[in-house]
Amino acid sequence: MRLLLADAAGYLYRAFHAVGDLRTSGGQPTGAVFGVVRMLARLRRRWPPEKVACIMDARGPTFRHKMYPQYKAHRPPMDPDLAAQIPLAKEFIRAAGWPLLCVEGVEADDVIASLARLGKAAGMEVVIASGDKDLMQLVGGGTLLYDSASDKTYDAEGVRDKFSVPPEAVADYLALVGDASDNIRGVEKVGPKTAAKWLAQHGTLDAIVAAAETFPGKVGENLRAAVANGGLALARALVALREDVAPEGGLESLAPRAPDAKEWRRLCDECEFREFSSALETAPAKAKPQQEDGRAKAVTVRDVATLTKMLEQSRKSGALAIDTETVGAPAMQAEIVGFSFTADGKTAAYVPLAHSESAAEGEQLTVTQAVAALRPFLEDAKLRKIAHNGKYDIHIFARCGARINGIFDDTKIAAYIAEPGLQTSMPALAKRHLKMEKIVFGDLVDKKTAKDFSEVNVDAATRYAAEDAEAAWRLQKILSAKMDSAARRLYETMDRPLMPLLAKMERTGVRINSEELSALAKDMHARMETLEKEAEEAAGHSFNLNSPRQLEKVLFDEMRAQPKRKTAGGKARSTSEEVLESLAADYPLAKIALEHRSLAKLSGTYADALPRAVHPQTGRVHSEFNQTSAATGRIASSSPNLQNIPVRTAEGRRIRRAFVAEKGMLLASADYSQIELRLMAHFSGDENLRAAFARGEDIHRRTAAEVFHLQAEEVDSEQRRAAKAINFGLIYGMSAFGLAQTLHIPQERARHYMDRYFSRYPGVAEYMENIRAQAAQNGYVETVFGRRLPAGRGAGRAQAAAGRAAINAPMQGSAADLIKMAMLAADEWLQKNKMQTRMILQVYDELLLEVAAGEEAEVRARLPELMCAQGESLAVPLAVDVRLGENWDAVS
DNA sequence: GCCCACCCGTAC
DNA sequence: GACGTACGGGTGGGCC
Repeated sequence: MRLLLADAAGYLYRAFHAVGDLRTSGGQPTGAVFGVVRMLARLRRRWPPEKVACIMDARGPTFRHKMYPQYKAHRPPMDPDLAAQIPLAKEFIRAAGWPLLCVEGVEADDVIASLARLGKAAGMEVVIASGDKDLMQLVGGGTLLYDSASDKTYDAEGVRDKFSVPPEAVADYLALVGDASDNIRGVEKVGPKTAAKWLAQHGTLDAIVAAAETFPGKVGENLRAAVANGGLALARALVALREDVAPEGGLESLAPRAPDAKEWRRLCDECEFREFSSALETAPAKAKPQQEDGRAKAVTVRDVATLTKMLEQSRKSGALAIDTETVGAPAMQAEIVGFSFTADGKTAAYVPLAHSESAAEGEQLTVTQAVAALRPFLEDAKLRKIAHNGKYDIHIFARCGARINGIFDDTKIAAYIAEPGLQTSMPALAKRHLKMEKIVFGDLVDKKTAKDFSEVNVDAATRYAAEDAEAAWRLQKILSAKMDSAARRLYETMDRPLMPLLAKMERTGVRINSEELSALAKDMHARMETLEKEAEEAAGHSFNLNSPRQLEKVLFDEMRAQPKRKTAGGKARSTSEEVLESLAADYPLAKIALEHRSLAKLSGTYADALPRAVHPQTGRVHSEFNQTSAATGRIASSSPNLQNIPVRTAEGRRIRRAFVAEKGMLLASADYSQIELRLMAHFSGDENLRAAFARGEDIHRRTAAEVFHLQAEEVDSEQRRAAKAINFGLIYGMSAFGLAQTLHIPQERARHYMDRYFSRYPGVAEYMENIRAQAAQNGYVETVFGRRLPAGRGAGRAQAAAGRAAINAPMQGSAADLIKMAMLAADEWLQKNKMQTRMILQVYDELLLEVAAGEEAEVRARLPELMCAQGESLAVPLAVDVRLGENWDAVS
């Protein structure tokens, strides 16, 4: 049972400003009415209610004005064009059959709060449709806030994400922060951050007031002043919502009546709204929650005949949504326990295969039987497959001897493209688009009930797994509909076909020389022990060199070294490499710690860890490539991460040397040269930079020549190094401060360099400004392929960071797009020519291949061509270096 | 014993 | 505060 409460006053006001100046031919303004009518139509579809009310403000002063005469005093009087629309809006609401409430002496928010309380008490789901943040305090325990403008739904979690405080603390939070639009003062100098921090520490405003004496600094004084003069108490009283002003009749009076179609049409005619005249007819006459009528039936399948019969349905629908259930997380090792599917979205089957005897509650098909039945469907390229994180399922079925052919839609990837920046997990998608509260996996599998999925009883497993298949089926349609043509193109031609290729690369894996790494690790541990003894001697006692916390105390408390700066979290004095480096001359311990750190890193993260990652059956390391975890469209690697194998130091390169080719084969590395700088030249259109790339110049040398007013031949290595730092810095939106830091030069000089750079490359300066503004305006930026990347939105301290991210994102994201296209082209080429060479890793701008004997020359010639060809539409040429060798170090 | 925030460091 | 995007190891504190 759902109670829907629509803040019609808020929507009217918002629509008035958002929709623009709409008028009938007779001059009657209708923009706000239009907005409200559209809201009604959407709400009706989105949250079909059993009980509903639209709430508006009554005229005249409220109890808040009596409490505080200046309440909302800064507000200009209502625009006459808006006032003129209120009666019409009310008529529309009534014609829609929705109860309309105005209560005198209070605000709409108070009425909403009162009704929400009744709904909650009656055990209903309460959906408050409003954009007003004050109403966030009502969320939780089955009450949701839905903001139609952003199409966001806030539960308690969502409120916490937004304000960093739980709903029950929102009123306290608002009292502290104040509200300029209502003319509520709050505490001076207390903003969102401070308020959230205090509430996290003390829990409630009362507790903060009680402890007011202990708050340090100027804000502490301000707090005590606000307590003393009563301003804080007043603010708290003003933001509190009354919950005792529900109209007579309570919930019973809030049943939606049958809409008055005739009156609705008359109003539409009067307002000249053509598109809405049918809105009522298309709406379900008697609304039912979508969950109930739209849901698929879940069935357990335990015999081949039923399984085959259900699978046959996919011949009609042309598609099959599938999901596997397994034990053991890593895809390359996990064992199948069962799978679910739906071929029509109406019935979803779960096929238990390997549940434990006690959990099975009956016969189970064997994996062999079930896969034999399923295989023809998986392998039929004419049948479209749908899954959420299909790469995982590819691995599971591959190990059961079934390949998957044909188009493979992946709802995780679809969401990543259609809704960049939003969560792509199945629970999040199900909630966002299907209003389905997914069964929580952790509730099925926890230490107490079942140690893994095979111990989950089949009934519960069926409900859970069937839900996943059904959700994938429905999400596929919804997300597909959300894509515009650019997104669709990206999805269909880039990210979707890339998924099976990544699966193939993961299955291939990479060979490492474990013996060499283990021997290296042993040497490192020996050296670390020596260093630990030296550290003990230097400190006068033993301590854990691996602990920044302990090192901090020894260096800065006991040895009285001068701290250079705080850590990022502000909780401690930093012992970062940079700090230790600056102390190394005066404190031998700093030097010891530096060497120890470096060895601990190399051994812990790589030399020790990689041999453990070798797959017991294949003898190779199978990293996972995550296609949806980077905000810029990059692919990320994990378990283990093979995209951060050391390369910069000699010691590190010994790790890289252990990455080798299979016997009789070679490794080939092909990397894009300066791809992000080239993209900067493309995006900025800077003629000078573009020309430098067109001429094939050494770009850092060229930059140095421009910045230092030299001929290219006159540039020395130091100048080139500085220019390189500038070039890299630009890609990351670095400031003069940052450049000074990296080059160890005064900020003045760094600023001077940057000024010179921008005067020589004015297009670049212009681009940086444009992209920042564009991001702030739209909330996203785009790659050359039209991929939208969330960027530019950030408040306060995060704002500058958001600007830098916005500068970087188009370049990083476009580079990611280009190499993805190159991977697809390379794979197609290798397949078409039936070559034995295989792609094994992607490291952002580099592809690593394992080259079959006899194919070296072809790879050397064709691969760079094919990679460069992806940039044909750019304003600058791309360049690729390719090297072949025995191990990864040799080709890096 | 498990989980998580924090600090730090590796890659591009 | 000050350089973007990732992943992951170790510590240390909280929780069960």
